[in-house]
Amino acid sequence: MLDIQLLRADLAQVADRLATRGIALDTAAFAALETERKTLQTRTQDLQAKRNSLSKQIGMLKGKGEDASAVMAEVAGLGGELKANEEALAQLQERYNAFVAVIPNLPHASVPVGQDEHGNVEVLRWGTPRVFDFPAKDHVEIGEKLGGLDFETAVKISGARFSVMKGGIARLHRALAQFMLDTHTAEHGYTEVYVPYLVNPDSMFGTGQLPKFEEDLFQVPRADGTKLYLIPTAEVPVTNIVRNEIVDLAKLPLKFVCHTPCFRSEAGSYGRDTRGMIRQHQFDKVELVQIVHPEKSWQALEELAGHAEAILQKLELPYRKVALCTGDMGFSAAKTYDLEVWLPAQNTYREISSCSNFEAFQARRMQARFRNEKNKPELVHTLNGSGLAVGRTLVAILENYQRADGSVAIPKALAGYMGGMEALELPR
RNA sequence: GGAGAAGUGGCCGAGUGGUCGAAGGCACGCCCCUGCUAAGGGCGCAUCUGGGCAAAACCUGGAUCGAGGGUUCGAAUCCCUCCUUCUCCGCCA
Repeated sequence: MLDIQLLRADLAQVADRLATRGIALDTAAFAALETERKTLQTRTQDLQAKRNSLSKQIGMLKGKGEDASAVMAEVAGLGGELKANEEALAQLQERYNAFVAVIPNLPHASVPVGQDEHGNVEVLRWGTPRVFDFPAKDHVEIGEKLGGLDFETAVKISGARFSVMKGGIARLHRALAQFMLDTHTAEHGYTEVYVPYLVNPDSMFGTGQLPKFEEDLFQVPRADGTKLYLIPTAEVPVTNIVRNEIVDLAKLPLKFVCHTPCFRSEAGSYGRDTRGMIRQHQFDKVELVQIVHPEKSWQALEELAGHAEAILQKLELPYRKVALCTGDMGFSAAKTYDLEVWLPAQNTYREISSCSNFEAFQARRMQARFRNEKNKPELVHTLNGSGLAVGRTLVAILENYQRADGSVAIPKALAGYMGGMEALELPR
């Protein structure tokens, strides 16, 4: 959520910056809401003040054993008008909140301006895509020949956009998650956490998935009429650890790493990436989350992206780092770097990690604060990034490490996680 | 699932209809005293938010005692619903 004071004080500038995201802020509507709010709120609070002081008088008179009936008659006359004003104000607040809740974050000054993914700016490339002396196959063909990827069975069990893994590929998938967790905890200073995969609406609001993106989420209705949501990313439960909390200054930064499945309905993506494991309803991801002092968040973003990059480098997977442009960034982000891994079969780089600084946008929705140097509560800054998406990392390894005979070499960094196995071999 | 108890500031904890946004303690901050390792004294110290006001200082309001409703001129206090925690019983990986 944006700072309401900023909207009131500098509406035109906010609108300009949102325009770079392709968002047309209805400034007239906001100004109208604001005017209405001002008069209603002032009127209501005046009435409340009057009622409060008269009621206090009644208390004093009764305390002294004197007659209070005259004052009581006076305050009784306020009732109807006060109630009407309070109700009108509550309704207005609801409209006001609904208006503000769907305004995305403002892009940081360093974010390239652009309309869509074509405006993204490559920051760096690492590694050299391998040149194959045989026709490179895609991960679906590789995995099926190895007997380890089975999409038909997944369709039978659940439907499209699910996968079944077996044998060495299932183990490689598990090994990747373990490897990532171990690296981030041992080398990058993150604390491993385990969290719920079903969360309540307040948590989804806190990180910005609600109210605007409900159609992207899987819902679990409950008998009492409430519902839970399957997490689309560990960002949601992990960041919400600090919702409604005031963290000690000395505890910052909080750095969490968490391996979870992620569930996305992928509404509106029919026909995109239908083949293979690239776009699934369920996939595993190791997520990095940082809760930091506001003055440290931009440095933290660079570090966090570096932590994700370290995984790709250890696995020796060529990748590039891209700064998303204003038009391509997610709702809550002030700035986002995508890491894109080289996929030989697609002959292109594909997103494998997304690292963002949300500044106080999520913290304000969550009321996540710390006690600052003056001992006053102040909003924290939140960041997160994939470190990495496990399924897509598996795809990258299958494709980049494939050999002419259909087997797949195991990256050296994973040796300790694969029981000494050096390659996934074809079944005889 | 059944029975009972409870949720108050950063923490502990008092407060069953009226000068209560809330005693007291701990922690924290500033100051004083003392020179000797530990204490004594004073002051301050919840959050969000409106208006005067464009901003600072300042002034003046409103809301908040788990959440939401209700009763009342007035609710931390009474009533209802929900949530959470604890104890006992049942069930269970």
